[in-house]
Amino acid sequence: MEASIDDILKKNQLSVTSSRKKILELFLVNNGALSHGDIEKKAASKFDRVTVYRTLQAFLEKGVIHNIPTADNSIRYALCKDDCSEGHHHDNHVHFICNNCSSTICLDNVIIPSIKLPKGYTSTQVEVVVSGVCKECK
Amino acid sequence: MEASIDDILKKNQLSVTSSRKKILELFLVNNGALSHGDIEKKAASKFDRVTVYRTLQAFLEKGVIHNIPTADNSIRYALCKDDCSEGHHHDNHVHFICNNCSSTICLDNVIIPSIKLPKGYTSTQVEVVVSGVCKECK
DNA sequence: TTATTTTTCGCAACCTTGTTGCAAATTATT
DNA sequence: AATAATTTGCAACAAGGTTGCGAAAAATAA
Repeated sequence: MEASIDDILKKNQLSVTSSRKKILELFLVNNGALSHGDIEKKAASKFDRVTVYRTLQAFLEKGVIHNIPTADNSIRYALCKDDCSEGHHHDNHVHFICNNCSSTICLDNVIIPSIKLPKGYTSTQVEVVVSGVCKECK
Repeated sequence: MEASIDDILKKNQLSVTSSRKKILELFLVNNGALSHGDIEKKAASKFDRVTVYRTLQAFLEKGVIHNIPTADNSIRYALCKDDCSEGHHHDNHVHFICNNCSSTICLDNVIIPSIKLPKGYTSTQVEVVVSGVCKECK
């Protein structure tokens, strides 16, 4: 397990440091989305606040994580699937936010139906955020 | 025109003040979404920053405006259509963000297709944010 | 392995964004 | 016009996020 974390970092041209390993591990263990606050709570005792910000930014730039738009505009990040990395995020997946436990989940298998826009509009990306009750809380 | 602004405020049980009139007017003139920053830039010389916040909050509570989730998590507000007001926003419309001019538009006429969630998930709200190029910029 | 270069970290300081309490001013009500 | 109820602006604060820079840690070269 240790090795695979290092590999992910190297594959994305990120130098391997203890803070990056730790934060990446948090994403792998917690298989939902994390807010900056979540990460700070779980790892901030070990790292500076600024380091967490910079690490997330580096992960974003390299396509390791992506951010999720939420109705309350709190920023959340989630791991990208493998095909995310090469510059162009495929990003066309559904995000689900549970109103009860407020966990955020990427539903990669849910297909987004095509949306018919009015004349003159061109779409390059579609973000769908569904809120409701997740299967753990039902 | 002046009269109609007053009417909208009264209809929504908001006392008519100069700041509310001015901010509501901004939304009416600018028929897209506005961020708090936009409003501050356009009206802050006249009003205190806090007043803008409280006005937007009041508008939100009364259902005059609603907020829009964006990919970069900047908060944007847009006027609600008439059927928004009664507590339950209908909210099921598509928001479009132009990558070029970065204006945000409510596409009220675009129908959101129903999305099939995995077993165990219940949906109460679906937000769709499409980004691309708007008809002005194409 | 050691030396050198490059990158990252942590600290402090700062900026932006948003909130709260309270007295003064403005609206609504009578 | 007088009173009651809201709203405003100020100041002060809190949270969230950024920047510069020397110290520390990684990566690279020798």
